[in-house]
Amino acid sequence: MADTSDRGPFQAPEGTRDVLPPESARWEALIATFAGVAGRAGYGLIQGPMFEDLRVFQRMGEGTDVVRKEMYDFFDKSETPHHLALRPEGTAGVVRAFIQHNPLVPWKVWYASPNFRYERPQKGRYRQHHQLGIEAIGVADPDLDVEVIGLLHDFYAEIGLRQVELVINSIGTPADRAAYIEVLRTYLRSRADELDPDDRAKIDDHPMRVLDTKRERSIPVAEAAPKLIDNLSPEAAAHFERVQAGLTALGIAFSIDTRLVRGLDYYTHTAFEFRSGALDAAQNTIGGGGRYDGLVEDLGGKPTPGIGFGCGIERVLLTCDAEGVFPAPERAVDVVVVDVTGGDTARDLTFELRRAGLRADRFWDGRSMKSQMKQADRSGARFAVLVGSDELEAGEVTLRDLRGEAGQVRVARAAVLDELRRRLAQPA
RNA sequence: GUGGGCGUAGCUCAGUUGGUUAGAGCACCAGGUUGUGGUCCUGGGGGCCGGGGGUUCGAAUCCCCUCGUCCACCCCA
Repeated sequence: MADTSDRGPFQAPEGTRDVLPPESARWEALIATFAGVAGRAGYGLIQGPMFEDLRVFQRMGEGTDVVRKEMYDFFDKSETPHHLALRPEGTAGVVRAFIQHNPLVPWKVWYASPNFRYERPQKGRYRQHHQLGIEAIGVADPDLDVEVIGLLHDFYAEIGLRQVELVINSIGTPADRAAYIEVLRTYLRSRADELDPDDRAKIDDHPMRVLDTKRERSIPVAEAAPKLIDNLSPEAAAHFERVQAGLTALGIAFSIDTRLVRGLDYYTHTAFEFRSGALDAAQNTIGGGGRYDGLVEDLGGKPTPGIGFGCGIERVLLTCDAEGVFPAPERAVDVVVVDVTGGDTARDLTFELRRAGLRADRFWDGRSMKSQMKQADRSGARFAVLVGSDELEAGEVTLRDLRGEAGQVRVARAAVLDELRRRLAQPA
């Protein structure tokens, strides 16, 4: 067991980081924006456990790296220990909750929560990363696919991102998918010696992953592979047509990429991904999802369709930086109380103002007026209420405008709230 | 898991061919006569030079190990 004494002070574990003020104000704003988009569409917040029975996540696909080598799994301390794992993605736990509580459908929820994957961190990729997401369970209607994709699209638009591209594909019904995998596997085996060895190794477990390979050598083979989209059942083809028509009707541009298969095994029908042109290609996916009509059943529920997406907060904020949009909002109080008479007024007046709905702060440790004024300036507050011995004796305070040209005036202590309200109602 | 770059103050970084008590800017604190910020001046606090071991009279500097970090591969948000 490694001792911390050889590492100096404790620090956040590898691949994790602290999000502190003022940066965290940006997180608050981003989540609030997302909550607004989802809430206006009738989605409610779901707060679930950050860990689940390992088997909940194994349904994502035994062949995926997320399950095979990136899971933070552990045993708890019970007499018959439970094999648990930290949530590596959002969908499986939501589906588990759906099955457990059996809510009325359509069940539409959103979340903002951390995911955990044991992998080497790099740009835009963390061991603890955070996703915004929605899941809509119980409806097979392709117009729901359009809604879900449209909400993510509108979210990106609302935060100001411009260089966002939507790519879609259809993976068909579970039966289409199963049949296609056999066709694909046969094809890939016939050209196995032309594939990069890393891709060749996927033929047995995970043949669809060869399609979106980035390895030069394999790309011609992947491009020439039989396309699932050409072999869809009439039902799946109609579904996909309806989705495309819906996106077009809403004015949402998209392209079809027949090699788009998402990382997790449970997707059926519509798969989609939003990519940013402002990020390097290595990590340019800023959100993605798809339909998972077999997953509820896989997890022990009744056959129930579902669709959702996940959108990485860290990566979206990187994209915002790259595009120069969505700055951290200013976080300043309206008024600060500068008290050099011992602190009674600072203590009492800040609470009086806060209870009246104003944003108010004060300073500590009986600092000098000069020091408190410096802090007042730094705080960004628009007004300062000054209390010295003169004001205290007269039952007044000095109200000073820190930003405009208005200067300062003496007002009765009892009138300061009304006076502040009056002035705050006017633009700075 | 593999490969490469980088670790000096809260932040950004200097630190000569190894040579005294390790520096700057910004930030922070206190003063600049006795009640007022944003400019200026003066002063101040703050560093296991990532950690351990080695070479040397002497190591921030050279060597080894280790930890961390960043980036790439893999994979993904």
